[in-house]
Amino acid sequence: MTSTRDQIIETTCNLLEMQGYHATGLNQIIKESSSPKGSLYYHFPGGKEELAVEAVRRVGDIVLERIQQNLALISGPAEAIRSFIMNIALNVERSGFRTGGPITTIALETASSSEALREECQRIYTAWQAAFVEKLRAGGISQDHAVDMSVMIIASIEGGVILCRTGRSRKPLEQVAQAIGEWVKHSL
Amino acid sequence: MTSTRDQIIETTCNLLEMQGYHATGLNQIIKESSSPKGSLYYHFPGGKEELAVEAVRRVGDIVLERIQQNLALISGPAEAIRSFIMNIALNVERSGFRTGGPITTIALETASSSEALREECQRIYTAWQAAFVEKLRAGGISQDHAVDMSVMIIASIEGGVILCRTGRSRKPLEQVAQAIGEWVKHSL
DNA sequence: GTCTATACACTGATAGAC
DNA sequence: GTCTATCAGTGTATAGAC
Repeated sequence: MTSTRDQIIETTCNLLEMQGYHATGLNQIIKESSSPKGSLYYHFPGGKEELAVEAVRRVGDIVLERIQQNLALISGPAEAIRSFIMNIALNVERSGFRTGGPITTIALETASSSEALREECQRIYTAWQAAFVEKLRAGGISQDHAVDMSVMIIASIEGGVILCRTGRSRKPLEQVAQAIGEWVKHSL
Repeated sequence: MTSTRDQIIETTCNLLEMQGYHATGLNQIIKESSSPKGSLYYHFPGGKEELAVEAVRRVGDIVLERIQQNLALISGPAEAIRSFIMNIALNVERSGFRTGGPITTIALETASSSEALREECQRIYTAWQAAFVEKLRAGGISQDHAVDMSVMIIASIEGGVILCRTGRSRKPLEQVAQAIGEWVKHSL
């Protein structure tokens, strides 16, 4: 069944987000997902790298949906994006600063060591960017301007997550949320 | 002599920036620094973690000086910061997208697994922030506002580096430089 | 498809000669 | 202070029974 496969992927998603790629061992994955090692290599013949690509793809798609749903809750782009970033801050805090930025660590770790993982991370960042572009365009911003702004938005969120986890505080992301909110509002 | 110790630290700085903490092994460090393992444990009895703390401290201090020097080159805060970020973009590209964000990967990897490394990274982020605050204050911005803005600046740079290395392009950091520059200018 | 046992390289770390 | 040899543990990956 796909259930075993799914459980391995889900466990991998969580461990990769908390620990990163190189700190997460296959032994830990099979232990926490209660799956024997034989099954892992049956479902993912490419081993750790193939499994990680699959995990990154899954968590990336889930987060994309979450972005779209959150941005749809509030009509104005500025307030919608500000509110979305505030939510991230709360979630990072709630996890005890152990999660947040589900693909950030993997992106950095594997950017120059695994082409497959780098490409998958790049694909996801592009998809996330498109979701912000769509929201900004709906607010009347031009395509080119919306693309530039979305890069800035994603960069400041990713960096904000790093500062929150390092400083054990939700404040950096709250400051980012406020700054981005006002900046987008002023650009409308 | 401190020469051996220094060479080990310098090599560790470079490897940590390119590969991260868990992907960098002590064997690689002693090999590339031409230092035997015995010397490593003589100079760093605390092993890998103590060595990494020392390396993070060193690269953090060097980058702090570079920030201060760069910001001093141009009198206006907006243009000075914009120019500084553009320089980072060029350096990331010049390295073949293998370096940039010297402590970013370590900060993420060790935020919830090594208190010593997390505290050192946090100390450095605070020092970098103070450098930007000073520059913004010199431009007439209030203390509170300058602190908030500096968090935003550092977050967007850190995130921008991630997007550049993942996408193998200097463009994200150029977009961040442009956006931050205009944003600071408008805040003056 | 599932599971166990195992191969083999490599990790961080240590002991002790020099 | 410097260097080599080596430890115990763990990493990814594989073979083969069921």
